[in-house]
Amino acid sequence: MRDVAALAKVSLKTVSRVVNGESGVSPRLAKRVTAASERLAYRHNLTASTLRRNDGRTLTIGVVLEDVANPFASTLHRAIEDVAVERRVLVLAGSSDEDEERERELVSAFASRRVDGLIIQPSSHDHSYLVAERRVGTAVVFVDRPPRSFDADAVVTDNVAGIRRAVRHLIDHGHRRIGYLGDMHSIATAAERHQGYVEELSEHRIEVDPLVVRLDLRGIEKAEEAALVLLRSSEPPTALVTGQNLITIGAFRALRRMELHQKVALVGFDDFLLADLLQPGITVIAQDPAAIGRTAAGVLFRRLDGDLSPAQVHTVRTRMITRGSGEIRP
Amino acid sequence: MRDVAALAKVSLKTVSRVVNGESGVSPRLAKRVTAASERLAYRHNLTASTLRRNDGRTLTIGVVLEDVANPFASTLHRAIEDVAVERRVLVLAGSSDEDEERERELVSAFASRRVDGLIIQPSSHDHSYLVAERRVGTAVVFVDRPPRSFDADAVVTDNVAGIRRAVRHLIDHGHRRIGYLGDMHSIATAAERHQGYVEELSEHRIEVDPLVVRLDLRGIEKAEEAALVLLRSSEPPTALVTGQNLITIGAFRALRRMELHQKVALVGFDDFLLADLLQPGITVIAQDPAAIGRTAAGVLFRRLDGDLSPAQVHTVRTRMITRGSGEIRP
DNA sequence: CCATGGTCTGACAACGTTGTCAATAAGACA
DNA sequence: TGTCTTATTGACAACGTTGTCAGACCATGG
Repeated sequence: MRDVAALAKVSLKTVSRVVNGESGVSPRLAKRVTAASERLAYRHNLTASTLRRNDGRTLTIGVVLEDVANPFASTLHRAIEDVAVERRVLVLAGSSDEDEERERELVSAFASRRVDGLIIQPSSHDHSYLVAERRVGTAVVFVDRPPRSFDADAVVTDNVAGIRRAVRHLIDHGHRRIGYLGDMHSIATAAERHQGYVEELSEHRIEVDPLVVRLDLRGIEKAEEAALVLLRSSEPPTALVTGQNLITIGAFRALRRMELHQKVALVGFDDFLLADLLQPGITVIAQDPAAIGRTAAGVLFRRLDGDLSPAQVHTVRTRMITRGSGEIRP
Repeated sequence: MRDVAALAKVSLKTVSRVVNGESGVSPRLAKRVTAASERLAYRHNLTASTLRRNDGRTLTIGVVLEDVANPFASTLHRAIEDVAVERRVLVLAGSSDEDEERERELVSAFASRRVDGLIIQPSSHDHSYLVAERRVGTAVVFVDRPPRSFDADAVVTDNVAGIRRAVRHLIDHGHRRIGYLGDMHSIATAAERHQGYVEELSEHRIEVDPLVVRLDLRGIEKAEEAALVLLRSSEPPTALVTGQNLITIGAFRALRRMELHQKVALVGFDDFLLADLLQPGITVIAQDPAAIGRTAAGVLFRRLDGDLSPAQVHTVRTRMITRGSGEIRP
């Protein structure tokens, strides 16, 4: 910037004004300055600018995801980016791998770089460590799961309603013995989904039989094994509800292995690529990660714009996509 | 930092020394400083630190991907992150959507924030605009596709060898009339893959019949239509090679629609989730985006560590995964 | 006792910007 | 013509850090 000022024969401050598009610079000088900065290939240093500015905004936000490569997370990421782009804000992203410590390390690394806001898909069970961040003006929004021991905005899927919808759909198709395969119960969303299953059955006065419920399943293999156990039991379910992506795939594999995929109904929570190309197509309760991301980014920027209203939990609806597997009758 | 110094009754510089773990501070003072910074919840400001430091490193790199939500790109992203994490480097990621201008905007936004390095999955056809970045010491590595009009490291898949392998596999299974469905020919990788198809056929003295080749296909629908045209022609191919993910899916849909999925062979380039669950499972030439990302990040950091050797194109091998669709005989 | 060398410590400037405020020039008005 | 505005412009300090260098202190050895 000093070089540009020298070349254009103006003061530093004038260059600064031109670079920031401030008014009150004569067109003649402005032209000289732009010419000079072009000639020197001058690049504005946003970090130095942020340091000096009063608002201290870095035009950068940090996003902590479970894994940036996971389809749900990366769709979220993209949606956040799309909102951020309009404000010339860039996104720092990191993967926590469901590890509390890693989550805190990422937040700390983001904080060192003075991000304006944080969007967190939480792994940890205690978010009180974030009070320090918020005190210095960093906005915080949670996605996918609500925070614990910390009051902040959150954008989550309506898990209970989604699973209830799935169960109702199966009941409407004549099923009474409906199995449930769920993820780690320690994960808030997994617990909610299981709860939805219990609630809907109860409402229809169908007893919840623990023999057809398997929880704490992690990954395709575990789910496949668990499904096989259920299907081979003396009183197998006529339909399965699965609480997560990989579990759905595992369950489907089990059905295929036992040649039951055209006989036992299956409704999965969370859509996945190619679910429509399997035989039968998999009926799912689709979440809307893009909507979650958009909403979260929207809330974040509203906070940064000074919105001081009480923190709120925003719920994003699910959508049932019928493709065949959920419409099989007993 | 000033407050910490005041509370610990030491100078600014001593606090700086403790924060940076520099040697030469008596344990007594160091303890006082850590206690003070803890009490005040002090957070080191990395941007200010970068500004002052001699090396000017921000411990941040920028990654331009086609779309952070695309599975190939997000796997790449994750692999880069994993390498960066070990150096306490954070990753800024952005989506170019194959738009040259957007790519340049992202690079410019990264440059304003003084990233130490850039990893670019290129969309544009002229990368000479990057000379300015490199002059100020920013390392640049390309992934997936090589740069144009700019000399820099690149990490790419061995497209030609991969497709040749696919074609050879089909020939080995008795096919002579092999169709090809490819992506936009303007994309370097797509052109290479098509070239691989031509080369391998020529080597086996099989004439390339333009009637069974369709290029410039974008997306599942277009691919499906194109495949239908080929399959309905008077002399349909007995096998198909597809040059990209979505095209493979489109082709499979077409085969299914015509009930030919157990009769016409299919080998796709690029693996995709669930390819194993379709019937038949889809034989693919799998790329290794994680290896590409790891390699690219490795090269980038080596450059940042001062490696001045000539720029190089690193090739990452493909792997054929046989699942059934490619082993159908005519 | 003094010179020597090593270990700690802090004062100060500087990194690349922008906020503040004062100075200058140019036009408007009586 | 002189005074008052208004529009431009620049000097300077400051943002939160770290590099440089000099000073204070202590123990050692002659």
